[in-house]
Amino acid sequence: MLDQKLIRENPTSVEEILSSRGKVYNISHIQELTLKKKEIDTEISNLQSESKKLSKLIGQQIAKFQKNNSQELDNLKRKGNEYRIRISEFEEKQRNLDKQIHNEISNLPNFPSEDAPVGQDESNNVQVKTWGDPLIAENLKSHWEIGESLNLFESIKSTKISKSRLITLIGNGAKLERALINFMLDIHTKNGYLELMPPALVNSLSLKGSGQLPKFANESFKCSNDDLWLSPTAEVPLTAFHRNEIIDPKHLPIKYVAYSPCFRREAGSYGRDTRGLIRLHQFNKVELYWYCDPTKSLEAHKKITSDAESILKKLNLPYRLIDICTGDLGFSSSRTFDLEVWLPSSKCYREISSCSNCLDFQARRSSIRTKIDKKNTYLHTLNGSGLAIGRTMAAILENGQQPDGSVKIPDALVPYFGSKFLKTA
RNA sequence: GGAGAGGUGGCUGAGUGGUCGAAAGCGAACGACUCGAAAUCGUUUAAUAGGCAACUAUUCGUGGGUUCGAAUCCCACCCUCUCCGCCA
Repeated sequence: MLDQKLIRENPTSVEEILSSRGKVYNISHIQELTLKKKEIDTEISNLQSESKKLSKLIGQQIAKFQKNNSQELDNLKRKGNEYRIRISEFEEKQRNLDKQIHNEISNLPNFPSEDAPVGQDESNNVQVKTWGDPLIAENLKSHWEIGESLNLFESIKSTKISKSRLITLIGNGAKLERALINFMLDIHTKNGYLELMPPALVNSLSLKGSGQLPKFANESFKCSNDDLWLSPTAEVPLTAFHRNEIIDPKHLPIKYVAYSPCFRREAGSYGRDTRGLIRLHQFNKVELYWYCDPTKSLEAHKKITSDAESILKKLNLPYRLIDICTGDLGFSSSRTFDLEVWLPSSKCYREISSCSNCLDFQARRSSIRTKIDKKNTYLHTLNGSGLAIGRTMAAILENGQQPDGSVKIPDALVPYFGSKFLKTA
């Protein structure tokens, strides 16, 4: 959420900054509403002040004369009643305005960082660096072909259980998933992250707090009988964990790592990535999350990204780092570095982690603050996948495939998986 | 799911219509005493909002309502605890 005061006082610069996302934003309407609301706020405060004085007077009179029915008292009470009516009229206006303002502001995305490359869409994203040598060869199998021949996962039967885009991991496939989760959690906790295992069901306040609602209701699965949704990413519960808190600056930065299943409707992606592990309604992810001092989030962003990168390096998976351009930034993010892993079968890099600095956007939505010079200040939040498990498995299968049909397990993962090669059972 | 109890300031805990933003205790800060510390004594100590110099308003789980006036009364909801039932 953007700062109301900024919108009220400097709407043109707000519009200008937002427009770098490649869309036109008209703030003037919200500005009008906030100005009107401010007038009403002071009006109400004045009326309340007078009405309070009057009530006090009435109380004193009653105490003094030990009676509460006299002509004079009746007059005072009648006057108080008038105050009450007027105040409640203003309060109704205030409520309506508040609701409108809130609705409109919650639909505005975060300010893109000045450092983010300017551009319309993903074609303007900037490749910052690559790591490792991409495997290029003929006759490479896709990970779903490998998965089938080694019997690692299954999607046809899974439609019986639920529907398409949901898979069942089998045998070594399930074991590899488990190994990856443990591997990543171990590395991150050794690096100073505190592990959380949050609920996968989250309420709508939590989704609003991190920016998934109100705009993206269509992207998540909703439970019909309760105000609960299947969390699309651990970023949601991790943001909500400290909602409405003022965090002592000496505790910052707070660094969490959380494994969680993630659920996404993938509306509008029919026909894309229909096979394999790339795009599923349910997938596992290890997520990194920072609450940090607002003056330090730039460094934190680099750190969280390199923490995510460290997993790819340890697994020896070639990847590249992409600086997301202003037009391609997610709703809550001001700057995002994507890590894309090399998938040899499709001869391209695919997103496996997204590391974002949300500045105070989520903190304001969720009211999470810290003290700076004794003043309450919204802190900054950052999130990054460290990593998406299913896509990591896909990358391991494709990059580790051997001529004899087996798959080499990255050395660092062997202690977790239990053997050096993945073969037919 | 049934029956009951309860949600008050950093914490414990009073307060059931009127100078209550809230007693008391603990904790914390400062001062005195002390070579220093402990103990003791004294003073101070909620948050938020407003172009915020000590002014005004709001806040006693949340949202409504009654009243001139609500922590206190009424309604709805949320949460916690105990017992029973059910279940991993």
